[in-house]
Amino acid sequence: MLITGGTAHAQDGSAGPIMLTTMSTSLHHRAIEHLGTRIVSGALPTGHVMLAEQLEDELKVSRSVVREAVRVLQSLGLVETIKRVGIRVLPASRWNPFDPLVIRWRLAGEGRGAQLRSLAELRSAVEPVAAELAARNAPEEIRRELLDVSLAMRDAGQAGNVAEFLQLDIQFHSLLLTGSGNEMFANLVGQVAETLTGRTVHGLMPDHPRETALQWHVDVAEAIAAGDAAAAREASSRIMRETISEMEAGWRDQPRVFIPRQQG
Amino acid sequence: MLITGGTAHAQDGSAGPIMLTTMSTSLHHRAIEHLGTRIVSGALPTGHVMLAEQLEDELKVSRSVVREAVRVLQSLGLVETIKRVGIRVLPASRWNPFDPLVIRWRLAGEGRGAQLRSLAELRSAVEPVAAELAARNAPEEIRRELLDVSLAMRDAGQAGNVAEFLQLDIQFHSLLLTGSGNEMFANLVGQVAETLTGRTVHGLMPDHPRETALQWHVDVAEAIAAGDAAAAREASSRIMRETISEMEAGWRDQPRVFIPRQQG
DNA sequence: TGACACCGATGTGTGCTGACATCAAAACTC
DNA sequence: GAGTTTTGATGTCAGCACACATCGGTGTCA
Repeated sequence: MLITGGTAHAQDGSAGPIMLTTMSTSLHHRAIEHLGTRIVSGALPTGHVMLAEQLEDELKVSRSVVREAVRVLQSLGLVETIKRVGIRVLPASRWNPFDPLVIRWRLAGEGRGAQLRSLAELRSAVEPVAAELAARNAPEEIRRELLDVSLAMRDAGQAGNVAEFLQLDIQFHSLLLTGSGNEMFANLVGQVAETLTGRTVHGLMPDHPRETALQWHVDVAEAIAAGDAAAAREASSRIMRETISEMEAGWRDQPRVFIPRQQG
Repeated sequence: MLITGGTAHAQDGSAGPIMLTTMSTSLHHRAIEHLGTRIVSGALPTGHVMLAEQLEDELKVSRSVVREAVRVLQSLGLVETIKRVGIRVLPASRWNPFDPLVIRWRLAGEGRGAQLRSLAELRSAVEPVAAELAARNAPEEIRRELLDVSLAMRDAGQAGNVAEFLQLDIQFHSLLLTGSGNEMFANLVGQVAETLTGRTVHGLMPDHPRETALQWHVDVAEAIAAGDAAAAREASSRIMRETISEMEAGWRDQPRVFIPRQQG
């Protein structure tokens, strides 16, 4: 495809030479974002085949950028490249559901409900165990901080200060996960924060959290401070049960899939 | 920076305990593998800076290959690229601990013990919840299959048939996770299989699994078949407790880290 | 004389392009 | 229908232009 001489880096748009750059992210990231969101949203359905050249044209970027973006999407399980065929969109069962990018894209689109359910269920599984581990292993400083935050949460909750409560809630659960000393648990902090903010933003959160729920957070912190693993687990379980039942309405209509994760 | 010297492309020639591989022999994959293993193993320490040109030379590949590989490693949180500086190795707290590649590399090297502990703890958190969900939601076919497999496990266990037991064990837990209808749980199948084989290969598995443990698997399957979520959870919890206590010795000396997840 | 600010040189990632290699699907020949 | 050739896509390579962070030199001011 000879492209005639003109400026190769034609930054379309009328305005002249400047204005590019600092457009937030690199071309590479923008390409990943563009393709990722369209695949996860379903705009590019499973089995859809694209050509690298077509993507260059569509995204107005060069081969390098397209190729590097496709490589990353490939490592996320979103696409595969086949010689003589092109770049094929893979079924959702091949996506890596733990990748932050994939989670973000799903939360931004159709799959939001199902994604929130998955995260909430994962949280409900992990947090009680994290509380147990924290009670056994967490350093003194984290135990103390957990106590402080839980008490502050109670105050903010009783005062109906939603914004501060959310911030403390996130901090509490982050400390809990970090304090477990399990790096996989600790890495869920971001996703947990996402579900908590999601709950608040979507009005699933009562203005005044139930008094008992507030006390449970204090119970968790006190049990961890005291090194009582069983109590920490039990109190955390109660929080999780409450949380799930609060949010359940948001995804009741979402279908579940029972397809084994394919390949590796 | 003396590096290499020896075999640059040293593909573990020894008996690879893990079966995947298939060695796609793509230059791109080899570059990822080469750098990934060396970073995760600690051969390239945190903060170490490499130059793209140096990597081309070291791996004997062109710019494109190096750049695409670095992009992928960047998306895994293993490295960052800085203009005018080079490609810098990031601390382990930035790695994505859920990525299959990272997990595989850690299992293959120093971090094996810590990785197995993380996976086992994650499993112990997830499986009881998965059992609960399966009891509520799994399709009839999976419930039936779970029952069949659990009975076959009991037979193989009593007969001391280790190889067959392992295979059935993996199948059982895969069915359980898949049957939960939670895509994140289902995606842990591969990692669970890894821990199970690891346990067997490293002799942490008794030749004749305890009779009670075998029965617990049947209990889980029967509870799921009957739709009894609480019983399924309880029986699964028992299995997890037993499993953890069996394997615990393998990682008792591994240090825990309490660093909050970084980046975003 | 010394400390600080400015500014250009330098080096390295980022992005673009043309060319060739490779390989598998599709078309073709026998 | 089986084997062979053609075709068309990704895979790989090499060179260039550009953006920009860092470094070091130079000038100014105290």
